Amino acid sequence: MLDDRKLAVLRAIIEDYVSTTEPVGSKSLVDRHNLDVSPATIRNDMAVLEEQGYIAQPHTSAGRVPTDKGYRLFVDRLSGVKPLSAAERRAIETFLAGAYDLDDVVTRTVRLLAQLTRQVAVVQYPSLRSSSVRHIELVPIAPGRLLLVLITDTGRVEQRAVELTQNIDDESIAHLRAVLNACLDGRQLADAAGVVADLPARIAPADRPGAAAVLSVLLTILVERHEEKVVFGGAANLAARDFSKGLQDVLEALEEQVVLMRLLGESGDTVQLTVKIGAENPVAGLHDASVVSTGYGAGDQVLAKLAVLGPTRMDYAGTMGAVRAVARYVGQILAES
Amino acid sequence: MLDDRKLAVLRAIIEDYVSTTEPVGSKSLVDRHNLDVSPATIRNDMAVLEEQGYIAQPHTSAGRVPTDKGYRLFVDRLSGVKPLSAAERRAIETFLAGAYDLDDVVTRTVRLLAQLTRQVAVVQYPSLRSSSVRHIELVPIAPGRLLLVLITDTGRVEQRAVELTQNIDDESIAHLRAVLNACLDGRQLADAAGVVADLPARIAPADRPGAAAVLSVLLTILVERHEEKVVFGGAANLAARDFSKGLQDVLEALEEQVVLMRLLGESGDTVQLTVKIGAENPVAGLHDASVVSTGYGAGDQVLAKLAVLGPTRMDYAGTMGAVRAVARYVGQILAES
DNA sequence: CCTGGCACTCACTAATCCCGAGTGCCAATT
DNA sequence: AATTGGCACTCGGGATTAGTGAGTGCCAGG
Repeated sequence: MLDDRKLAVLRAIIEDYVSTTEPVGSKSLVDRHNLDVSPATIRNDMAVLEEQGYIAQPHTSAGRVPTDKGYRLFVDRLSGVKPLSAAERRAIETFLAGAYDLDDVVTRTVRLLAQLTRQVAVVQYPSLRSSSVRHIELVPIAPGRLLLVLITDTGRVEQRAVELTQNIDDESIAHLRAVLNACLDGRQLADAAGVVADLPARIAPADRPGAAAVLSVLLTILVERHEEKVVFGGAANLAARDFSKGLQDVLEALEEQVVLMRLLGESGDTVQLTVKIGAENPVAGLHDASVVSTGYGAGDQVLAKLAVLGPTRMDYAGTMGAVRAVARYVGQILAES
Repeated sequence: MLDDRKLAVLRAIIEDYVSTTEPVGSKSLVDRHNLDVSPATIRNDMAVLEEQGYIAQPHTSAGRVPTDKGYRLFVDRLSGVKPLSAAERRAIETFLAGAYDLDDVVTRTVRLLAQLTRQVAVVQYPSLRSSSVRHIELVPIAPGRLLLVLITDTGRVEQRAVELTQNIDDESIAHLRAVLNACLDGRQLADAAGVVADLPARIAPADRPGAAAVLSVLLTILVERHEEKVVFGGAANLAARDFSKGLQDVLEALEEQVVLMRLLGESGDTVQLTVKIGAENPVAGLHDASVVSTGYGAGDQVLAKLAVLGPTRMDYAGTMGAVRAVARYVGQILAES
């Protein structure tokens, strides 16, 4: 029903439209790509493609424009993933290697992706879920106030202030710290949360009230879904390409953490690339946008996701290449540190 | 040279222009504000104001528009700072009180300011400069790799990975940790940096090579100007108001840390409000924008700055009110924690 | 199944027109 | 000297019109 030539025509239409932003007609198609048939033939093919919903015309007597369905087919069957050039790969490597911090890794990744694709990049912080407790530190910072610091084996540090109703002396703090580390060190965060409940028994009765405050805060950190932190960058690229209509909608959507989470949530928990096109996106206001996302992490384990967002009319092959490459490198960096 | 009525006219022009975005003419001025004179009189006044450079006309036979100089005069002499409503103040308070983290405070402040003013908010992280060392922690996270964690008395936590060329055993680490804390605890960061140089002498010769790596990283943290971290939010508000022309320029500028720093740098090191109007801004591409900035911190001490950026045609009184109020509340929060 | 031919459509641009808000200036008034 | 009403003039912007050309659909013949 869709023979090879029709597919070729669809591909050609998409390529031209992506690069010119203008509806493409049968004539220009024929001579830009070397299809060895006449425009009239192409017109027939186009009529079929339109009937099937792969392309559409903005007005009668204008060229054709790909539909979401057209892009979908293109991504699924016609387009590969374009590998990055050696220069680009080197750039990624050196840029990411300079990071000294988890924060820094994430920030740099966003910039990198945005720059590479000239679109909007979205990156989620690596999840704490599967990391384990390396060390817990308690530091008095004011009377009746402690700072609880949790260090994980992935090098991530979580901090939280603890308000005490009554003062605890240094000795008790030391004791509490010792107990915490003895019992929780090396445990997965999820497991650790379970163990916390048993701890009061191991603490001197006199200290229990104070300890309770600390433990409850600790529990918050352990349980909290910290993977909910998401950052984005490259908004300026939106303005450059004319996202004419819904620029404001898109910007608004991007500033909502919840929306970003939902976008990334669409991507499966794998290192596979996922592409959501136009109306496939869960978020209204992003119906003119496509999102290329993937999981990343150390090795096979998916710790978080990242994505690139752009107009449906985007260079899918290139974007997918960049997303995949960056995800891999970031994974590598995370595995090392 | 500028009598009271002329000033009143200028004020009226600015008010009308800010609210309508359209050049304002003598007729509409007279009946919207109750100036008890005829349009012709106003026209004479406007001619004078124009001659002096406070207003301009986009084309012959159009109404007048304020110039940067006009806004300047308005801000300096005609406009007060509009206090927030009780509801707004309550909103600020509750919203900021929920923060549990320095990161969180900053993030929330940005959102708050952006929402309150419907413009772009820029907030700098509080400086570490004047805080002091509370605790230093060394945690092995992999062979040949340590995590160095610095906790300050303001509750801020800095972390950095340390690469070791050779392994250090746990005992040496404990020793090093003890030395670090003994010598640096309680010191201002700046002082601490000086002390670090003396530390090798206090460390067992065998451990010195490993310690050197740790110390050099520590020095970086102490010296680094961490106040250079700046975040912004509310970009969607830019698109809403028609920043017609240079939206892309503005977005690009906002995504450059350096630019943000320069913007904030213009503000003096005080809790005074600073207003930069149009071309007064140091950054090209922001010549259609105005920036209202101020320092904030615990008490009188200025730890960092924050700002709101919008079109020159902004509601200065309201924006200034919001900036001042938010800065105060944030200061309060910081002082408490 | 492909192709050339042909009539038709319609978005977009340029040219033109028209209106009215707004101006500057001047002479008369207070 | 300041204010005012009157008046001619300007000119941006919306509305209208006309022209152009890329593009289409369809058909009859190869």
